Amino acid sequence: MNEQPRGTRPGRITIRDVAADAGVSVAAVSKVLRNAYGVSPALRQNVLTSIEKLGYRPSTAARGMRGRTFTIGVVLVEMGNPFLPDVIAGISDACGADGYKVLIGLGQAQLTLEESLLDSMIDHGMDGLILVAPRMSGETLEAYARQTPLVVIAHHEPSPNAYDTVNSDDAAGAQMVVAELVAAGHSDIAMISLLVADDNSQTHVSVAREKGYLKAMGDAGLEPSARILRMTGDKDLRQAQMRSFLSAPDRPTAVFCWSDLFAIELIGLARSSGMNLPSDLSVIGYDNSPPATMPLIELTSVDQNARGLGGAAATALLSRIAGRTNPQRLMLKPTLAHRTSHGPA
Amino acid sequence: MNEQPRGTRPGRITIRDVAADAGVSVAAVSKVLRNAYGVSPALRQNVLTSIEKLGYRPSTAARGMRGRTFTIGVVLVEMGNPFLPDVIAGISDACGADGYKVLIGLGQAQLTLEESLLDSMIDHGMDGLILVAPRMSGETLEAYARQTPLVVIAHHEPSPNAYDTVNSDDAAGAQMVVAELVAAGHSDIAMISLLVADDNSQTHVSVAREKGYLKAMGDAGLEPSARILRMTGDKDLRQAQMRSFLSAPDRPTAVFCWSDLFAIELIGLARSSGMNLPSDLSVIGYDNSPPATMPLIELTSVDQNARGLGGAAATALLSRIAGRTNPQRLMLKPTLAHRTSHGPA
DNA sequence: CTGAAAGCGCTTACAG
DNA sequence: CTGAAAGCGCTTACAG
Repeated sequence: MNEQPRGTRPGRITIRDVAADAGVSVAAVSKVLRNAYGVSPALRQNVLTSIEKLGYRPSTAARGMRGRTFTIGVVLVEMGNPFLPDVIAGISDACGADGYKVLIGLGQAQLTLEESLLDSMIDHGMDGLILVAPRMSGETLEAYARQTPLVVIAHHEPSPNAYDTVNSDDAAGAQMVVAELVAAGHSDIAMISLLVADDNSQTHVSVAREKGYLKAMGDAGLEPSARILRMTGDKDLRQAQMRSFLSAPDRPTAVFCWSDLFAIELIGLARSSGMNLPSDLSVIGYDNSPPATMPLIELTSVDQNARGLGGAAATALLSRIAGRTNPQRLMLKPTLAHRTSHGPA
Repeated sequence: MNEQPRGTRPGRITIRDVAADAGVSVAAVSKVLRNAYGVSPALRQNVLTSIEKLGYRPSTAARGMRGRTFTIGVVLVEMGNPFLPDVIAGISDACGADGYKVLIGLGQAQLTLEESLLDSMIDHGMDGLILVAPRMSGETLEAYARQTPLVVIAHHEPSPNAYDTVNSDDAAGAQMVVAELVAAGHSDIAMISLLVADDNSQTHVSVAREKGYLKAMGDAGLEPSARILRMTGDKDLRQAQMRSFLSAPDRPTAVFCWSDLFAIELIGLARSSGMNLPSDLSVIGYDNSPPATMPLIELTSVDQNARGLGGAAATALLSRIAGRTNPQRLMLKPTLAHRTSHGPA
């Protein structure tokens, strides 16, 4: 539907212009650009001056055809999660230091779109990819990893082959929460988790948190009262589930929510139904996201060090781009941010 | 620090492989790929079959060198704003229909990074760019617009030359809010806005909302009591400002907040200081973002139709890529989402 | 240390 | 309708 030719803009300064201006060969300019071997300081200075003077910027497309693009792609499933900005910031910081640029693709919660995005990024010649909480299968991930350096964040694949995983130690985070509540005198502690429907649910962070919760409850001798309520991603349905949970006769004295989002919702519903928090109910969340610090919320929450996750993933990816092939499974320790949403039993 | 050559992966299927498999020329394959003129249905079918069979995908980098990349770049200043996901969704939908992919860059609130991102996207050969709430000057925008098709969302540039602007009618939104509050019997209505420090503050959406507020107050004969409090972006400082606003003797009966984020914070602070809402204070926000619907918040808020903004911007960009050069200034009508955060005076 | 030449995978006039 | 050839702007062996 659009016929006007575009291609390289007419005015674009190319490596040839720089070479001509500096009175050297195109190859020499390329070497200076890449900090490659065998250029005299004089020539280098010459070229640098011309680059500056002409405002030259290499075409990523052209570079991508033979060398690298100095760009890495980050694929997000959705943008709503408040911990994503910090992950991205961590990635950007670590990449920027090496001259890499970060471009983001959004999966929009559609598996096909997510995969077509990966294809597209590979087609763009990106030097490597970081996926955050992907939903695809382990085989699909392996297949992509054979095509490009790949690192996955927030996805507990037990034994990746051709790619790396970077996770917060979600089980440890859950254990910290239970320990905190037990220390405060609670013995009836429930967990509200996420109902994950797809086939790869076992790799979801919520499952790792559930395991940590169960382990900690067992360790504290509270196994009999341990219970996990998996609630839906649909907001309206979920609020109905929460209301009935709150009004049930066997309501616990404390709740560990797999995410801040759920925890904040629960707090709102509890208060609006006349409950007094934290005296009637202690709530602890996960993510230590900005809304956790809101007045009237003041949510105690596990901080998974989102920035650290991003940084570690970027570092891993860069080393993979540099040639490493053995898979790494990185695990960062979470911490607990104490606020006033929980109290003594 | 990394020496391993990469370039095009060894296994990559190229247009040449497809041509060989289909028994036609490379040029023929290229034409089929682009739906270009002059290919017989038979040849086309042949080529399509081979493409399918070999799993061929054209290299964006190579295409970018001569034609287009079928990729558009979206630059966001930050990711925190809850209305961004819908904007992106709107863009993606509109672009996807035309076979375009969307790649996102994040400015991280640094002007230089923002501009280097634009450079990088242009270097990537992206066919066009959409900027959301950029902070750069009008001249800088014009300069970029000379290099690539450009559309700007949520930025009130009075007379763009080489690019298009797509905005919600922020003044109208503010007027709707005031009208709603006046109808409910309020006459002492303050506005809490954002303190914008940089040189291009006049183009910020908050300023357009302020103008609408002042206009509506004047129209209602409430000019004497109109007042705008511009609060800082720094969270802690802002909360202090809000507290003193709430405890001041001349506290109004209703507040219009320039964003949901501010409104929700204000509600939390008001409640935690013992006020009863909405009887003690009516609050209306702007963005109609997900948190506005939270229990205990139930914030009445202006919906700027984020998805529509994204869609309109994408459509504009596509028509620009197709050759249009006259500037467009699009303005979408907002609507008011009624909830219970405001009541009679 | 320096440069000429081939080639990356496409698209685009241009012939046939 | 079809294809051979040039060229997009780089990088990479390879000579000199």
